[in-house]
Amino acid sequence: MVRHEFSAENYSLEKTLLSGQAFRWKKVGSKFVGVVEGNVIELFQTNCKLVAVVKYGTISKNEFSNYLDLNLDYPFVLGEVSKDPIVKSSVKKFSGYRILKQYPFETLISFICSTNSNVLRIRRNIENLSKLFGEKIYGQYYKFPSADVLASLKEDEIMRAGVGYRGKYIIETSKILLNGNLLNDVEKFSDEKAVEKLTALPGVGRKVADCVLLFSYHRLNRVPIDVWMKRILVNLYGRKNNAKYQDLENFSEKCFGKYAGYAAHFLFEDARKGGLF
DNA sequence: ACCCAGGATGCGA
DNA sequence: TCGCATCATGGG
Repeated sequence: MVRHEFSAENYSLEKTLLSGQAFRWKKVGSKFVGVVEGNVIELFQTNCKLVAVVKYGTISKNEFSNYLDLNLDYPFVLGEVSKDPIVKSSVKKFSGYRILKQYPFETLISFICSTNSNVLRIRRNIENLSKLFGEKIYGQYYKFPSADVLASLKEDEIMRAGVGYRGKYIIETSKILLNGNLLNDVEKFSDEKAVEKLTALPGVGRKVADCVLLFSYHRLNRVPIDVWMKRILVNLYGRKNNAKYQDLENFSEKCFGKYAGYAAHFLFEDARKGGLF
């Protein structure tokens, strides 16, 4: 069993892994266990060290460091987003939260599942999809199914995962992704073009597209506008209640800057925990 | 029985 | 293009 060690300051595994950007990490005692692209990984920290024990798979130190985004100059990011006074106070409460660089396909399907749902249920959906249609790799852990497999399912089959009406979107989106290389191509698209291409997929609107860009493609400037973010922008930043998604997104990027995605998440956490209003 | 959950889609005006 | 009903499902 390979063991990777990293030095990392101000990295909260709890805030990062259980925050609703990733859905396959579980807290087991003081450790976290998750499936990352077919690897089963146990993760914990001691002092300023992060320790990853690869229980199954061949993920390299570099690859996993990339997943955790350990090369980011986090203090600098916090400084940048803290230029906004409201964000600054949220940062104080939720410092340690990081945005991961997750694998696009699983992230995309996860956020298709997220619509009109909740984090607990999304976790169950992803777990069920893996157990029902993914490969068993280690103990009770299953790989997330490939687009190939999901595309081959019938609607009543995929519904057994409890994904509800989103099942048909998952199947259709998987089918489309089998033709061409969209998820690779997104890497080199501009934000606008990426949003255009992603929202062309069934079950993917602007919010889901922005989540995928932020949590998978590391476009840290993107701000997914959900009900909470809209509430924040209307109540604390003077936006109109009937403002359009595009306007709110543009405003957020302008207001919060290059790392608006981070800024938004700190506000989001604060608002959800009842700290903002 | 009713409402909401990190929305998206399809409809009619 | 704008406002709304609808979508499947589990939890409070």
